[in-house]
Amino acid sequence: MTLRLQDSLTGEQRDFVPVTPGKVGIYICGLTTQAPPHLGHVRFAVAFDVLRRWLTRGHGYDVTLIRNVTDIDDKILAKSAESGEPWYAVSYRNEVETAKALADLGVLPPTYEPRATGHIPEMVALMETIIEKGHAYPAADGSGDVYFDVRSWPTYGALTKQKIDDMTAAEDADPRGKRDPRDFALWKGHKVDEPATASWPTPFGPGRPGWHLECSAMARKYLGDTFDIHGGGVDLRFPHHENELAQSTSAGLGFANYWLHNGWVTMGGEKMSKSLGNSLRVSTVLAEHRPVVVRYYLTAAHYRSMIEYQETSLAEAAAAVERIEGFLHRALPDLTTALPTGEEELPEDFTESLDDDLGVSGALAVIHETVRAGNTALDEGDIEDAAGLARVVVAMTDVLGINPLDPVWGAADPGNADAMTALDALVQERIHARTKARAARDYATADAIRDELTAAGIAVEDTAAGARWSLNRKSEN
RNA sequence: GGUGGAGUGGCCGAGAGGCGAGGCAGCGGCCUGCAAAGCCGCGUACACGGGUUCAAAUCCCGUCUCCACCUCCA
Repeated sequence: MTLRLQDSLTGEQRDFVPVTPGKVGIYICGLTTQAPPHLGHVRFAVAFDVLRRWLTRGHGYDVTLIRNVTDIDDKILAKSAESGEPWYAVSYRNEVETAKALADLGVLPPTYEPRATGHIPEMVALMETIIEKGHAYPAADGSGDVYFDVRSWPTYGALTKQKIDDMTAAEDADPRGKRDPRDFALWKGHKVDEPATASWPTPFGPGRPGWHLECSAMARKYLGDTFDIHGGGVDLRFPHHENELAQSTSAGLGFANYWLHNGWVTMGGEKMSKSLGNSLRVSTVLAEHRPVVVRYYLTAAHYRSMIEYQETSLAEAAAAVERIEGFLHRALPDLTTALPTGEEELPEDFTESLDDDLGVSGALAVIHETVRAGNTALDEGDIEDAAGLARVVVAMTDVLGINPLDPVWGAADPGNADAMTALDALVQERIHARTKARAARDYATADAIRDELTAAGIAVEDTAAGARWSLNRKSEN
């Protein structure tokens, strides 16, 4: 079976063939650390986490994933100037919060997370090559800016299928020193009102990186001149990815073989964004919803589709997660956590869906169908069959990063486990009393005990094997 | 103006010529002391107007609406 991916550059779905057999190099554009992340910001990480897991677990590839941090840019400097806090403090604070949000959502850490400011020499070297080849030039006005000469590069616009003459030049683009208003900055010369800490020496004068150069330089450093997959949000296609492509290919590099772009999260049909005032900060959402539920919500739609956020969205995701989780607890009653062993055989429909440009919706359908089959097996008392199906469900959900029994969600936290043990002792005492009352047909007492537990947030269910209890997560909505 | 994407049942969300993905909500049933959970059953949906075809949500032509990008953007 072959993985097929939708390549934005060719506009076609193509069989995935890695540069080096058995290995995959992926570069994804991470966040500019100018603000704490909202729900929309973390979607790319979840989308490419699924890709990475499928390449690793489904196809056995050795994946190198590079996710950059753009830790300096105009906005970061603007915020710094506004608050008086050093720019690097603003940047680092947001970087830490972003990293925490992604870890909370079960996004596997990248192989490396390089920062733009740590790669100035690599950027300078790349710039020199582009200038030598005649596709970039230091600004004529002595500002210290270095611009890419879009007219000199015949394929400029290839990624977004645009012609230079059809493009609107940026209104705020400072035309000084540019040969064409659409030329973009590889390097921005130091300005007197900018802090000295935001300036690095170069042969063209002191300054700081333009927005696009760092990705070309860092992808090359960690993945090589030609690598497999470059990913990011669709809104990065232009200008960011278009410019990266121009920089790298004009320098003689092969750059990325496949370009993948994820859709955004919408609210009321519009892209979630802070400026529109329709954004939800990840930390806020996670304060009210379990991480696995948020992860499920962000994972469930195809990566190229928009995901509409509604008030009920997370409650629906919670219901779906609880359905899967409930089955796993019933079928694997001795386990509080479970990870795949690697021995599980994934259903063909599941692998076929994911091989078709990461069809997570089809994969989820297989998961739910397997859960139903497992529940039926339980109803019929076929414990072994149910446990086997549960193992397959664990393996499938793990591929998507939504395994409810994954210890990453904190179930294995020792303090939490101790608390659960203590709670279990207390609840079992009440359940025992209720069982006695039921045996005596004293249903008034039995129901009173159940009501009391329900009021405390504990759900009690009678099963063939006796009463079970669980924390009542229905309160989440 | 240029480029790209989308409109599917009460809701979310797949599919891309022929058997109604899946989930959530709802209704009926089984199970239960009653519940809960689970299982079974229940839907004739594809923006609109034409056309092609034995057959169209899917292909073609036209129309409408929405969203995004065009050098700050996941």
